Amino acid sequence: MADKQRRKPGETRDKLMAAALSLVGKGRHFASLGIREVTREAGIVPTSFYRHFRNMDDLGLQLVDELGLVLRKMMREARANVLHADKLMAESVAIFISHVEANRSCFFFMAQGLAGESRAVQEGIRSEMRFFASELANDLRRMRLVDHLNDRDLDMTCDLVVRSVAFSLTDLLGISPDDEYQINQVKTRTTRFLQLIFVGAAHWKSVTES
Amino acid sequence: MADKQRRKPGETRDKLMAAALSLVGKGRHFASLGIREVTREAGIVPTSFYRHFRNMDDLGLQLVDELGLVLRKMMREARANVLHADKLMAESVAIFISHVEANRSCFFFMAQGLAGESRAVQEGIRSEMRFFASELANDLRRMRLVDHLNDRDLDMTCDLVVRSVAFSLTDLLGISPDDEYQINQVKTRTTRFLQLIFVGAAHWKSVTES
DNA sequence: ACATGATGTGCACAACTGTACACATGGAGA
DNA sequence: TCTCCATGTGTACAGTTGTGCACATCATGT
Repeated sequence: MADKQRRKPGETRDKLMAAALSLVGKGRHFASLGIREVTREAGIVPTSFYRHFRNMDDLGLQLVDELGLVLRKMMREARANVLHADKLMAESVAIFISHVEANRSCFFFMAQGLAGESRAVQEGIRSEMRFFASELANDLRRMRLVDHLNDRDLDMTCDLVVRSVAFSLTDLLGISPDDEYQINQVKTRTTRFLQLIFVGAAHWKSVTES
Repeated sequence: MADKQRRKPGETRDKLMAAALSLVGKGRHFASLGIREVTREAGIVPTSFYRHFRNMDDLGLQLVDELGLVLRKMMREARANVLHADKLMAESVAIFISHVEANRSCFFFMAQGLAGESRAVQEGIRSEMRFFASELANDLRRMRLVDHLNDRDLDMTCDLVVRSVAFSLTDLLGISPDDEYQINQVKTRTTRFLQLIFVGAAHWKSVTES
């Protein structure tokens, strides 16, 4: 008899977020979703929406947090699995791509939110990216691969890296998740981008200060 | 007496496109616009919309063409005004920024469309960017500044350049159009990105082939 | 055991949406 | 001159939307 009852606290809340994400994953844009549509997808009555969120923007903000978790998980995996410095970039890109495929809807939401209509969501995603870039900078500093760069230049480099990868995201989301060929295409291109950037970083000072 | 009559062919069509662009410029997302909303903004009766467009996606596609014109105009101006190779990037970025400020709504639409919900619009914008990158590659070849790069690597470099600038677009659109300080911030950062990329390009072969 | 508060439901309603249809009007080609 | 056609208007309607309100149901702390 404990079947249709409330199972856990926050369960329907999660169902609502998952529903929104699912619709986004099916190609809809988050900005065009309505409360009724989301609740319908979640199998919930519309008015119940307000028990958890004040409006759609609010739900969007919570989704940004969820995205943050995914990104952190990805970062942890990258730190654990990227061992040899020579294949560092190719491996990182591979991990990124596999996480995108595993959380497609979430990254859809991220790509959309970057130019979305809610300023708050936009700033949230941007802030996640900044955090990611600064963590990357820390890792690189720790690995002592870029000792010749001062902090500001290293931050700039990492910023550019994160942006390039984020842009590849839109490539990735534009192609079918099982088109291995095209995915590999994106992978090698993104890797080359990163290599080009780090070649630039390696010679940076020599050009601007010598 | 020729006042309320039809002035020119395609006039209301332009009014509709301008109205959609204006709404987008005010922070709305294109995907969330409705036919009635756009016609209202244009001062047109809703049913008249169908005389010019089959639906909203159709209007979006026409907007991509308009965006194409703006980009080409920008390219022409850059070609005419970027004279000294040493300030090449700073000047190009400046021209880009001034065009963004002059056509804010249009670039809003572009940024949104990159992860928009119409696959066709998405592909259209992407194609404009590819065109832009290839033109850039041609110019660089003509200026003989990158003779050591083969065609494929030059294309990649230009691709990365265009992407980086496009990403800066989202920075730019996120700040007030008269916040000179922040605009300058974006400008110098973008310029440095490009410099970093070209430093990388300058040393590219030596790393991958030597 | 019982009151309480958090959560989910059903119903209602006014506002808005896309779109179909019949009609008005003016310009261009015969 | 007259006729046709592209363009714009007004009315209409069924479906959808956001959201307020009263009620049902449980989980928990006393």
